[in-house]
Amino acid sequence: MMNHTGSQAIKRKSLHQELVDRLQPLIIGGELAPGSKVPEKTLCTRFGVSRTPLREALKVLASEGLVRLEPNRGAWVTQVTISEVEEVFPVLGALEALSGELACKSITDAEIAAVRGLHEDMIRSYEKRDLDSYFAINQKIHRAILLAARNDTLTTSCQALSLRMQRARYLANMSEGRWYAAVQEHETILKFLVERDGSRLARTLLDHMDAKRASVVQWLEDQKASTDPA
Amino acid sequence: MMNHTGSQAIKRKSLHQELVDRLQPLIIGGELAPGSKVPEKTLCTRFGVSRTPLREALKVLASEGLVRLEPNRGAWVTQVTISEVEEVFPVLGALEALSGELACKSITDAEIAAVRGLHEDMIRSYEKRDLDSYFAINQKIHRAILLAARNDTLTTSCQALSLRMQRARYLANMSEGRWYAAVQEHETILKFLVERDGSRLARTLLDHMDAKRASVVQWLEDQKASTDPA
DNA sequence: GATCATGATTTTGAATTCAAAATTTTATTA
DNA sequence: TAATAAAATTTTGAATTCAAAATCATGATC
Repeated sequence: MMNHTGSQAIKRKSLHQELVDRLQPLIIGGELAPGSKVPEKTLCTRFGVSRTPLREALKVLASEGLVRLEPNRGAWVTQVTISEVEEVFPVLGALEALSGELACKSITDAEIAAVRGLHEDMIRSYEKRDLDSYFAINQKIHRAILLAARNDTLTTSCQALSLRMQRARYLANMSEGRWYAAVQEHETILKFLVERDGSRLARTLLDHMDAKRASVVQWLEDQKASTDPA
Repeated sequence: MMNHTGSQAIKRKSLHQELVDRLQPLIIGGELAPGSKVPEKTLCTRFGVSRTPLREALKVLASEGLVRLEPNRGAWVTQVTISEVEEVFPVLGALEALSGELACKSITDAEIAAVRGLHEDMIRSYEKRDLDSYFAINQKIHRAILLAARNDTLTTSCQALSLRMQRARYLANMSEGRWYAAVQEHETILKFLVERDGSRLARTLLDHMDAKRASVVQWLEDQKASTDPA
């Protein structure tokens, strides 16, 4: 009998899983606007599926916190609120800190080299003030460290929370000062990773997350102040 | 217009959510045996629902890691494997440590008194060697600290992972020595909580989780050794 | 003109249906 | 008898259907 557990195996994804994967970027990217209603009918037409698998996907997205289900009123794209940000970042910080800790124990030289490469790319994006590219590479770096931790549970938990925050980070225009500081923090992250200094890397990632939290909260508050009284 | 966000609000749960809540204990309690197939038809009859909401519930349970969906082959109750335990406990440890840290900042005297009450009940269960009751109260203590942390995201993440491990903990018969040690650890946990010493409480919870991990792994290895060659 | 009631329409939740895939049973052959 | 092939049955995935709930539109009332 053939072994289908290897990476070669063709994975027929079920329709609902496919939909989860397709809807996530729509929500993250803001095409499905925060606070808006999930247009069930439109999405069914768009993806050429019936309501059954779409609704299954929405249940999963709800358990991930990307949508909220209101009984008899449908699904709504969740808002990124200040209180949510204040909640999620500390958790994300603890998890990223752990990922740094574990990564230092098992990361290979090749993987460190890859992170260094990404880091250099990110610096170039920073110098060009290309925020989109900067964010994308930033994500890749965090993910690379996460994968080096060799803990699927950690990866899944982190990714789920990270997704929820990515919307905010995409929207949030970093201040010049914060952006510079973030780049400096990443220099430190790379340094400790190269030295395989788990506890210092953990500490740095924790602080990094807390700074991100503060920055996103600041942005949301400014946002609120400028739209609220208008 | 009436405000329905208060605790008085009658929450009509949707059928699929009701099913998630009903199926979880069946899986945790082992009524749906690890590794066995989820009997879709039987459960539909038992709960008097059609396959649609049941299948929606299974998708959610799959995203929580309690069941695994095999395309065209149905849903299977996941096994608690050694490698999974080795993965989940460190993550749970980091999260519980954070919960301890945060709880110390905002826990009230009344809440501390409640934890003390639970702690004393747990000691009595220990003295009677009533494992079921001990586990139940143990869970309540960890949950009380979690709730005192005032972070819903943390609560949700912790609960999800904790659920996956509860099966193992229910099955795992603690050794007398480990049980005594666990009780001692809980004395320390209570002490630091009373003192509101966040960082020491965090450290203790982390160690506590690591000891639990080791104990559960030990039990699973013994289990494997005794059934494997048979 | 604003508020409320009434009926039409749409949307939602969940049961049912149906085709495709997997499994089991029966039949066939070496 | 054991191994294989073919047919029957069951199970699964997803579309469709249908009743209940919510929303919208219309008209009546003050």
